[in-house]
Amino acid sequence: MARISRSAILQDYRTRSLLESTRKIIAAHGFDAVTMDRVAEQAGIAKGGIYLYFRNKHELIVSAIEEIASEMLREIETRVDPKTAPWQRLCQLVSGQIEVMEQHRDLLRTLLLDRRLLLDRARGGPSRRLLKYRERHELHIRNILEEGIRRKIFHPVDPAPVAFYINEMTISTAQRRVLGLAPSSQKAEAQGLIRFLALLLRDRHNAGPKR
Amino acid sequence: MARISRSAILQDYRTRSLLESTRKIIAAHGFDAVTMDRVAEQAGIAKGGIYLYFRNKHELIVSAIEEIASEMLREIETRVDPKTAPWQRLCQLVSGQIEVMEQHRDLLRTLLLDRRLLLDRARGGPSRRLLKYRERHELHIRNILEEGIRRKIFHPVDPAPVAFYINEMTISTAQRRVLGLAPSSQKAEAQGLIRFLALLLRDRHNAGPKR
Amino acid sequence: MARISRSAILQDYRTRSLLESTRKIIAAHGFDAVTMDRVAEQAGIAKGGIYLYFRNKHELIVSAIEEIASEMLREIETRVDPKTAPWQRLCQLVSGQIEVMEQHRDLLRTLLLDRRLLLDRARGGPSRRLLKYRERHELHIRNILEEGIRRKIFHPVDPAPVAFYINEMTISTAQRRVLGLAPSSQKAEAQGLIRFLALLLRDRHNAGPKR
Amino acid sequence: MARISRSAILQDYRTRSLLESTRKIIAAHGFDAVTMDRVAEQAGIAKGGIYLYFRNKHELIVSAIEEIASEMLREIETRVDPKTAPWQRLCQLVSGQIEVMEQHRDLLRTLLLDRRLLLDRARGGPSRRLLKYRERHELHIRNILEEGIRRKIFHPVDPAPVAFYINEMTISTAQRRVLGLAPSSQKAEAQGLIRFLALLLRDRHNAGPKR
DNA sequence: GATGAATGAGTCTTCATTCAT
DNA sequence: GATGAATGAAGACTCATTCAT
Repeated sequence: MARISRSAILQDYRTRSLLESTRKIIAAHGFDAVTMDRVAEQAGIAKGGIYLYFRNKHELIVSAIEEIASEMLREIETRVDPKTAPWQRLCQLVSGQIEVMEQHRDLLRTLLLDRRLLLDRARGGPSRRLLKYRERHELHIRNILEEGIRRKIFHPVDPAPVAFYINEMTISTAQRRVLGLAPSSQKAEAQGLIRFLALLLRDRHNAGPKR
Repeated sequence: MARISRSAILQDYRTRSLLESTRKIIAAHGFDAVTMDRVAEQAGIAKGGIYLYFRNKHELIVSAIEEIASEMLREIETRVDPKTAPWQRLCQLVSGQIEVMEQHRDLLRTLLLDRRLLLDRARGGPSRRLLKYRERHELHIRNILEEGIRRKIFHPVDPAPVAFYINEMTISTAQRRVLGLAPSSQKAEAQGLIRFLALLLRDRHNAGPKR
Repeated sequence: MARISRSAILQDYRTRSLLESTRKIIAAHGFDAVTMDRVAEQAGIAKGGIYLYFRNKHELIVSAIEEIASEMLREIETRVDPKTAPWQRLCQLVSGQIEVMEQHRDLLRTLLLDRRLLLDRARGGPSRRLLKYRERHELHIRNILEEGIRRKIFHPVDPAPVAFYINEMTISTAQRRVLGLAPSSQKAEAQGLIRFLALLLRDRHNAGPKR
Repeated sequence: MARISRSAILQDYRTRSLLESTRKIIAAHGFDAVTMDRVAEQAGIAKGGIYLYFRNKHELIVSAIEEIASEMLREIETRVDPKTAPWQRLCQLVSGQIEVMEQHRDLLRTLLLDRRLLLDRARGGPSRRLLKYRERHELHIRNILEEGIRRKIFHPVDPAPVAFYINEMTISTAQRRVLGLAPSSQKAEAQGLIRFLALLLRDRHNAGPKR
């Protein structure tokens, strides 16, 4: 059993190493720079060896992105304290998302500029996997909205589209930063977005930042 | 003069034909499917002939995109009646944008999923050309906002970031449609977005669709 | 007749212009940089027009080289005073050749590094035309040698091979200069070569430069 | 070890095969006939395979030439018996050089007519590698000259330029042969050159061939 | 005569995937 | 299981020559 376990650990290590290398290349030079040669070299594995862990290049890339998406979502959710009120949670979520995206700015730059994986023409549908993360995040926002509305803390907006818009605006904000087109600091941008949401969801008179 | 004119017309025809072919390929199969061979074939021209009209593949693609971007902007602006009030104009702009983007859905699918041209690492900067269109459109929104605020029709929001958000939400809405992920009809989506904007900019009590 | 003459002048002008442009390109960038497009542009003639004056690219290049070869030979011969003694004439010839080659250093660099025209595989033999110039020059040297030998001014060497060697050494000297590999000044190099020839042809005791 | 050794042998075989194929093409049709396709076909390898052994076409060609240059130099030096007197050694060197160049006549034809590799405009300087061989050979001649002069066997000439001239004359002799322009047999040509050198370096009275 | 648009064969190079060892 | 050499299809770009105008 020890032997099995050892080989399992090795498997795991190799897999992680490949995914990590793939992400590094994507972050540094974009998807098209991901060649099996480069990944293998970065990961210290023989080129042919990649195929022992991933069916093909596409699987490798999708897995690499999926893993980081999952991790980023986890990081964001960590920043939300479920014991606080809906508005606070929303603020934590939005600024957390901006922060986390900023932390992975190099990778995000590619991911936001090159969303081809979301469509995945031709292929059966492994791309839908990536959409799940977006949906889960949107649902999180929506739950907060619904609670806020139920508890009369938020104005009674339609939660589904508003959740969608909030997410999109947050992503757009991060994208602008990551492209170097943002007019102000990360903190200021997050504050601006939150102020915008306050206008929308809360009383106009106490619309200022309440975080 | 007839001769000059005839050859000029031919030149023009070839150029249009190449740009059109390029766009068709982009729309159908994405940027990476644009090969000089394919474009030439589509345009009914010899491969080498493309280089009589465009310096290289990159120029061809940027020109093709630039032309359609310019045209779409023009189409959108046509739908805005400058003699109407700011809120009406904003509504016309937003739903016009969604409509026009919908009309070019195939091309837009690629354009929204593959924004690499916006960054264009390495190259001197011809990519910045494409950002101009976005900026011009955002400015249009901003002008409407400013007039509305000045005339006390809109709540006093900060026009620059709000213009940015409005544009981004509109684009996100169109993108969701174009990917086939939209939950409702184009008209309903536009209405939803407009209602959202009404919440933000206008009195809560008459926030309904006013178009 | 005026009209015929005028067109003849134009013909001549165009031809010269084309040959000159061709040489400029060869001098600056080598034979492979000679494209019909570039030549036409340099000469201010339409590309197709070249074919009115030269059968094809090869003819153009050979003619351009032939003309300059002829001119250089003429220039060299100008520097030789037929009224002087054989040794003086030989000195004038050798240093004249080095000087003239130096004057056309850019063109010579290509010509000496890229002698493919001399072989002209495949083609019937238009290349032999270029060899004529070399032969004529060698004959000039040989005539001087023969006179010097007849008049007991030179040691009795076999004039044919020695003429060949003298020419080759002179060319080698010029080539080394043109490649930037020469250890000393043009004048010093010429003197060195002449001293070498003096050793060979004249009494060892008065072997110094006598020019 | 068997495995390592076997693959190493294969590697070596492939490399040699590629270099040999390259040389064959150069010899038969000149540098410009060297296309990766042709080399691959000649070597019985897939086109892409070449890039496993050489970074690019230029490297392939330079390596092919370098190898043969090195080998020719070795062959020439083999023919020189270091235990003999300077004059004998010089004779062996010169006629050995002519012989060896004659043996590789087809390749030499291209190499002598197309010396572009020696300049290699644009590139960083890998071309200088090829000049080393020429320098080494010249130095060999020079050493013989110096010894002969020191031992009063040769007239006291300046060894550096004379070594240069001797080498150039030998090359010119070989070139003339290889182009089919030589007036007599290889042996006679070598004898002629040696006689010429005797005139220069030795007493005029016993200037005949002494080999 | 003159033009220059059009052709299309030819070239180097990259890279996902396979498979013998 | 692991390796990495080998494959071969694909793609951007060049340029001599032709020919309709």
